[in-house]
Amino acid sequence: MKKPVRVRFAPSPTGPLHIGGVRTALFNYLFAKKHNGKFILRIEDTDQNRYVYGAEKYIIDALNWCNIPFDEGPKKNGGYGPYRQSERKNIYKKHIDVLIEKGKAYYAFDSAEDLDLERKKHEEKGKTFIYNWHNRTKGRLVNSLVLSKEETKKRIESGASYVVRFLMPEGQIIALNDMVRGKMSIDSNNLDDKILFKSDGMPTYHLANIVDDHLMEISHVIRGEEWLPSLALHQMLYEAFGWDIPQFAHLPLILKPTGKGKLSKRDGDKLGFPVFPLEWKDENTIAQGYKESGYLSDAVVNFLAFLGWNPGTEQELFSLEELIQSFDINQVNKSGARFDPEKIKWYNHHYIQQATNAELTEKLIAEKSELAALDTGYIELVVGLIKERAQLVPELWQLGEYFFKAPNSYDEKSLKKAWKEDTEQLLSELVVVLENANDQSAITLKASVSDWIKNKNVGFGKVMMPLRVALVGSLQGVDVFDIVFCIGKEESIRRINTLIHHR
RNA sequence: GGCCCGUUCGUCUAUCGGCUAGGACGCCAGGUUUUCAUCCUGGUAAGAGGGGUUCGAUUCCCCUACGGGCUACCA
Repeated sequence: MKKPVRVRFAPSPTGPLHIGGVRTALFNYLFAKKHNGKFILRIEDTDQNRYVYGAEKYIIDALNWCNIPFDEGPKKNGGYGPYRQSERKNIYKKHIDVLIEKGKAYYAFDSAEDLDLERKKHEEKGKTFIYNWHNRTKGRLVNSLVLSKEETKKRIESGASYVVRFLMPEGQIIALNDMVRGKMSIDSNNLDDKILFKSDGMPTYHLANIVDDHLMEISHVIRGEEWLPSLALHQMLYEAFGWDIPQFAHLPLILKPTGKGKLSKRDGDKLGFPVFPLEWKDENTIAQGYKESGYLSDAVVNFLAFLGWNPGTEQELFSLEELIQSFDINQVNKSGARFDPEKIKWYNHHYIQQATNAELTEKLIAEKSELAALDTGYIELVVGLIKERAQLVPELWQLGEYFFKAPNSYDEKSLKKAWKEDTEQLLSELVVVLENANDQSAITLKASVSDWIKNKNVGFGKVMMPLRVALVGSLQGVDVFDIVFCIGKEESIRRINTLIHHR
């Protein structure tokens, strides 16, 4: 009987959730849903210094926007709570005591300054300071391994500052397994006696993580590759406690579009694309969000799913439901993936075409408050005409401005191309034609004008190009007769006359 | 520096020893739209280098190079 699938996404509330974090959450979600399991959100707030107010709410909002809600988490108890590590302090204390009792961990009294100094000295000699078997009992370091039981007890009772370190075994080859990378092995001699319990009474990530994953019965740990170096330690911890080890999968990192290193917050500012799902504001920064920039969550999710994974077929467009069906952790790539802002735009263009005019109009109005005063039905009509040329939601407005107001200037190049000697005469006649035209639809309008042009025996362009410039201000935009139909004959004629007078 | 992971078109990737190396984004060209964009068609472009193993290596092994991560009383 296989254990039920339970996975967790465990971010630290140190700021807005990065797009890479969203990808990790997404893969956890897909894996959980694929296997009828539970997706758990755990807030890892063991570092009080880095705690940022509002970050937890942001994380939850971001997950909800992406349509990947968690099954258990803060305010959503599934019987494994609390889901904030700061509320589980007593649990960690109990477990660290067990480890000390078992002789798997020990007290250390070295100050942070002493250790820094030690590190510096080693560095000067071109060596690396590692707190482990080769120096923990060699005299320079002060811990319960070298101190007598009584002395240790006395120090602790007198209120001396201490941490608890893991007693990393010496000379062991640790065999590791990862669902995406396969088998690996690590020599324990290279590992250090990691601090598990800090002097402020809080556990470090390593302890809290293992204890919680065990207690919450996490079956699969799916996390970023930055945790791969900690895998050996974590496995040793499970063994020290005598617990079953979950399955691990380390996801490849998301890299900068160009240059070196992993994608960071700054890249977005520099290259002009968001690196956060939602906008984030605090006293000194404002970070762009995908939502506010006009991306649809389906597009973001589809794009993110393909960063480090693919189904092995040639299909690239996937709904969330299809992603769940097709997702396979064994198909996850090993190497880091560069973030491509162009491709996510392409996805967005696709999903804009899929969305209904009403949905798009709603999003547009949400971002552009001045549109709320206008007739929604008219905006929907315009959105329907304009959407095939929009990559981002706000472009629905920018590319269709001429549906709402007359051009206030004319593009010189367009004017030069469109305006010929007989243009003024033709436009004057066109005004008359339009006055009498059948404006039941764009098609009837077109028929009326086409007939006149044919009878006149002039080129279509001679009329259509200046007409377009009059309506739009440049040689751009949707079908001319769609524009005439939408803004109406009267407004069209007004714009034509404005252009004639402008000349 | 040490430890670990990785390496196919510019980018995301397919290939699980038989390859004329496939798709997508981007780019270029043509067509449609008497505009622009969309759309359609076509094109461009790749298995880091060197050794093995094998009848045969992009695929397996080793070395080198390069890239990435970690190396905190941060996660």
